[in-house]
Amino acid sequence: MDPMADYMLLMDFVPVDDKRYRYAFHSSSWLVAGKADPATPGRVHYHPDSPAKGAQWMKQIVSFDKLKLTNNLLDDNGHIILNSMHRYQPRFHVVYVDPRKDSEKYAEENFKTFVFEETRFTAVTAYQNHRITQLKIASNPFAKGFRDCDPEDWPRNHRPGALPLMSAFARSRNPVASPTQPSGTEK
Amino acid sequence: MDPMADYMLLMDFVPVDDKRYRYAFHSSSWLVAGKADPATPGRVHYHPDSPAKGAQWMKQIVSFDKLKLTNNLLDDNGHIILNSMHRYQPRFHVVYVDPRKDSEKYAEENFKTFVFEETRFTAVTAYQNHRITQLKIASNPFAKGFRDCDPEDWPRNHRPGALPLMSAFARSRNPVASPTQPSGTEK
DNA sequence: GCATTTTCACCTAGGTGTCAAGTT
DNA sequence: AACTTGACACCTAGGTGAAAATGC
Repeated sequence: MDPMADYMLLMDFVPVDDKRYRYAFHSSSWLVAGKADPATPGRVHYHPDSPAKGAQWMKQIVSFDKLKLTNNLLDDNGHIILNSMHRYQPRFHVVYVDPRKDSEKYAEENFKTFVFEETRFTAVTAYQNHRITQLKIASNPFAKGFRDCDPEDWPRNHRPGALPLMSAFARSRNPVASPTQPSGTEK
Repeated sequence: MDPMADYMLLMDFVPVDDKRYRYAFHSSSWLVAGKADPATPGRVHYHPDSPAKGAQWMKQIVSFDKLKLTNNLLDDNGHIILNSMHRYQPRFHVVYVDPRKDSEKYAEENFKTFVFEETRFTAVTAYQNHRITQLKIASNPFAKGFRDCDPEDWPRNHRPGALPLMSAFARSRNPVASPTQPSGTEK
């Protein structure tokens, strides 16, 4: 980034495919369950600090912890609307705020999109995999009430706050992000 | 404001005089109690939305509810440091962000200061006037635990949230703003 | 039968005045 | 004697998963 230039940072979510899924408990895996439900164009979440200078963005870690998901098609809070039981790819966009008069003309060249495929997930209104539930209980401070053992007893790197991705997708009251591949090791 | 120009909004607090005060309970008034304690230059509080376009500032009410006061001279949180039992005048400044290269040269003409004398107050670490305490208990939602009657029973215009000034000066752990003239009708 | 919503106890985080204890 | 601090109970506000209720 140019420290002196203005940038907007934003995220959006695009469908990974045109399918609807269901979770097979016996095999602990997601199965295709038909064609995707119709969806509206999809909202965009601007990082609340936008626009800001490059220097400001680079000064510290950028967190999208104000981003919230919902399955409510009539949502009035500007949350990102997703379809439950569908797969999504989060995208991260950096937009250069062009100071030139006819900046609209250069819109195509003034942004860059970053996609991290490992962040793909299936939207849910309730966790389908019990190990995810346990992971959240062990790692999310707000779920301490459900812990029955010390979180320090968890395997390495599972300290509270060590899950920026899941935390960033904290539900706005459904749906919530659920890792796409639980890797099928659970009952 | 020019809707397209950038502005910084900030507040600071200047001593009203060079005196130290004490509260006389019997007369319910502030009395001079000597010369002011020495003080460091004094901090400035930038509105966290700064800088922003004139259009943005004018779009809605601007609230300085993140501004906090402290009497801790070693404060490390960027709070405004005040001396307890001293009188202060809050000031509001609007600074035009000059896009010209040698903007420093025009610093003197690029800001405007607003002073509302009715906002003068005496800094305290605890309320000196019992009626102020009762007013806070009746009007501040966080003090509901101390209410012993319905806040609706209070005289007109004393609904919760109807006290933007006092709320804006919510303590960061002392001191707190105390109206300078309780008008001497108590006790 | 499965998915979703609602309600709930239990948390985090932090803003209140009170009161006892400390400081000057 | 006057002022300040710290522990405290009591709030607001809102994020958790569990379980019950509801929907489809």
